Amino acid sequence: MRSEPTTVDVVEAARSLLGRHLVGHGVTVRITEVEAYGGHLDPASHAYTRTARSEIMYGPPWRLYVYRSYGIHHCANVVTGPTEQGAAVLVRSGEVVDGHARARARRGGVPETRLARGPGNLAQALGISLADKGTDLLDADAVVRLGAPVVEPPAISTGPRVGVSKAADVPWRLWITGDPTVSAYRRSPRAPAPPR
DNA sequence: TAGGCGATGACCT
DNA sequence: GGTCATCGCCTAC
Repeated sequence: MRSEPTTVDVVEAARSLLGRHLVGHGVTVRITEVEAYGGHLDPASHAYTRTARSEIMYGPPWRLYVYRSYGIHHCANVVTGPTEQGAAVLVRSGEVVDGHARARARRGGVPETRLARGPGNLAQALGISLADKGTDLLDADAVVRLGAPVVEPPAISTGPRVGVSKAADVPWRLWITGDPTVSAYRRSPRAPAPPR
């Protein structure tokens, strides 16, 4: 299928991130939920229009793209490449596996399953801010980095993406089946009504 | 330079 | 289940 090479790549990358560890400022999470964004071909992606903010998504893969949403929350994305396509994967949720005390201190004593549930909360638990934008996630010395690739892929479910107002019906949200840390699906209030 | 909007989350009813 | 807080970024003028 030559029409959508980017989409296949980024979804495959998203799949490979599930179950993988992500380390941020002394806290380690196991990624349980992600969303794929197809770059300049995807109207829901920040990289759909190429600007100074999204420029980093057009760069080399495995870099961290951080943006602020609603003026409050930070969201962490993994640029998956290939270069010049602007594809990235939003890390939505994770299970804290190390650094609980630090994560809890940042999150303020919420229940265990909510420590890194939702993209804003995950970034907060990991201490990720705009200052971390551009970090090379494969650099073993970086304060934010990815763990080793997953050897045995977990059971994965897919569905429509959360909170996006465009292309909301593309099933590019992926999560580990049955994981309690996966956030609830909520459609964007701005998204058009779903097709029947 | 100003106005509008967003890949959210917490709290209230 | 619904509403609101809050600010950086993009777009239009």
